[in-house]
Amino acid sequence: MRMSRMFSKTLREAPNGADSKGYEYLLRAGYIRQMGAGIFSLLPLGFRATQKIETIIREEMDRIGAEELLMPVVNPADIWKETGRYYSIDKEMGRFKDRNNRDMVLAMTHEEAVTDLARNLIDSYKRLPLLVYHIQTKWRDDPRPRAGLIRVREFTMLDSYTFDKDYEGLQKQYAAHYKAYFRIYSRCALPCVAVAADTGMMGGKVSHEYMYLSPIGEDTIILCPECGYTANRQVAKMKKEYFKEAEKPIEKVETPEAKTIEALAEFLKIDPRKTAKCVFMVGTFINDKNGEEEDKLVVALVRGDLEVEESKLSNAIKANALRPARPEEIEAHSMVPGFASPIGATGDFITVIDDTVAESNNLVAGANEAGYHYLNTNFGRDYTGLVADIASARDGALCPHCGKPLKASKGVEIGNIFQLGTRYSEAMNATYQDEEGKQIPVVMGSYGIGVGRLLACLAEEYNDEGGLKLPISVAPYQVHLVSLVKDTAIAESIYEDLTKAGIEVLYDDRKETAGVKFADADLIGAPIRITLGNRSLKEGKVEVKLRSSGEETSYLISDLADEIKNEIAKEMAKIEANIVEKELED
RNA sequence: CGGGUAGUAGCGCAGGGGCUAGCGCACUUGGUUCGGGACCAAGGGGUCGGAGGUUCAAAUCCUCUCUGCCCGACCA
Repeated sequence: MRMSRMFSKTLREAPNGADSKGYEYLLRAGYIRQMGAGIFSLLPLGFRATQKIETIIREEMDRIGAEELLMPVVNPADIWKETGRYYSIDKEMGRFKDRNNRDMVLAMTHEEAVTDLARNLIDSYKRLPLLVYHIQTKWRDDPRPRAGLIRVREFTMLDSYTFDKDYEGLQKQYAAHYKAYFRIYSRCALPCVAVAADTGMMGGKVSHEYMYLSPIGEDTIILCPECGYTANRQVAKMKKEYFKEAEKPIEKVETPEAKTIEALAEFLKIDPRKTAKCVFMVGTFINDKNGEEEDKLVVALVRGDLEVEESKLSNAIKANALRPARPEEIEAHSMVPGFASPIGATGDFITVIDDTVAESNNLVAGANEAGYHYLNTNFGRDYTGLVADIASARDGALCPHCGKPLKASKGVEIGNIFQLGTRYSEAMNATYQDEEGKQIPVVMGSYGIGVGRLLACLAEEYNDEGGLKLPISVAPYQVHLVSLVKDTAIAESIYEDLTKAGIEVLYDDRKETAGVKFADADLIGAPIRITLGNRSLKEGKVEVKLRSSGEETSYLISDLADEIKNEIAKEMAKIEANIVEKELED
């Protein structure tokens, strides 16, 4: 490609709002342009990069025996009503009516669409297992798009779906994806970890997320440096200690102004771990069948030194949404914020108790009277409720497997795999006939990778003061040819030779000064830069510089195509030498 | 949806009731330069986000509204 003809322009200054380096350079180098909040165009450079990522994805999906298809972005709402997600998903789903006033949705994922196909196509156990995928546009009306391509509303996603006759089959396909995803990311040279994850709106049981660890990430990952345990904080477990002792009689004490656990522990001169912290939320429960909503107060109890993990709480009570409760909602149940506990509360509400509280004795809890707490409260005797793990694992908490301290790290979710089971096949009646002639729901899995987000993470990982330096497997062009001599004939013939040899060349044929051309080459970041200048031309040579290492050599123009092919092969070999082959452990 | 912040040329910004709305970069033309974002000269480009109002006079003050960004809620 000639730069003089390229539908793109580099920017000297970062547009306002480009807060991370990766985003700034994608904009400045002319890979992407923003159109609205969370809506971006991929300019030719960005498009070429994502096409390369998609090619890698296709090759790896093919390796595990997948077939590519293409499902529509626009779905009739009917199938989403069948699974209930038409009701349980709120404003995040794009909805409209067609000319005949029928409800339509913009698919944010394709479980419904693919299950609709499956129930028609799958009849017998003999047709299973199956594995299909597509790479397609999604619209998710995220409440807060941010950080460029990291969190957008319209994006391209690889999503694949598996169909099996049983969980054993699903396990195999899941394990194949687990491994294939590591190959995909490592072929893009993006470092990542797989973590145990929440299933969220997808439903299902087992799920892993692939995380690019970076401070720009929004998820918090809990890792054990000792034994390798990794999980999203939303589901991360930790080793908990209980304080078991003989139950003592409950006793009301005056605790003026002790509205927080810290103040309370200070006032009573006790360890915060001897207290029960009461957190109030309001859960929204949506009826899958008709979309009716119901709000209920949720009282969550954790030991004083711990925090409530909202995802765990939400999962424990199967709420569709959870928000902090307002004081009047708490008071309506005869509880006093700051001095609250379920003891003596009135009305209909849900109590969820972390096992640290349920399994410990004689904890201090609120007396529901301003200025008073109870000593020696005990679960079972003084109050009851649902016992679940709802406490948040944090940096320094103990590993559930080996007991060593855990580390917390920020991460960007670049992929997610789910064992759905029969959540969708049952709802949509996608069954197969088994050997005995019985109709059995198909066991499903679903798997996804955000292509644009992957590019954004790569831009974040691979940059320096000069701009981007994407790995050769995903860089839009392999070679950037910079000509500094007036006579264009030699550069033109080099460009032609390299292109004919199958090399992807971005040729700077503009009438610009050397500084401008070098700066743009650095910004765009092709892995190999060829400089045609008077210095080495005297000897019939050009200079070759690697963007990643800065390493420089020179080659005779007569040998150039072969030498460059060799350089490309070397760069590719570096990536291939580091392909991650990681098996799923259970 | 709450809190904050900002919309003035393609990008970055200044101007905050008064004559033709500026600056840097980018762009056009001519010339000189020519291996790390050159120089000189001459140019082109704006309904000051939108609507309504106040005023002799509005980019500037007021009201409403739209949009972007940041924090939170939220999120595969």
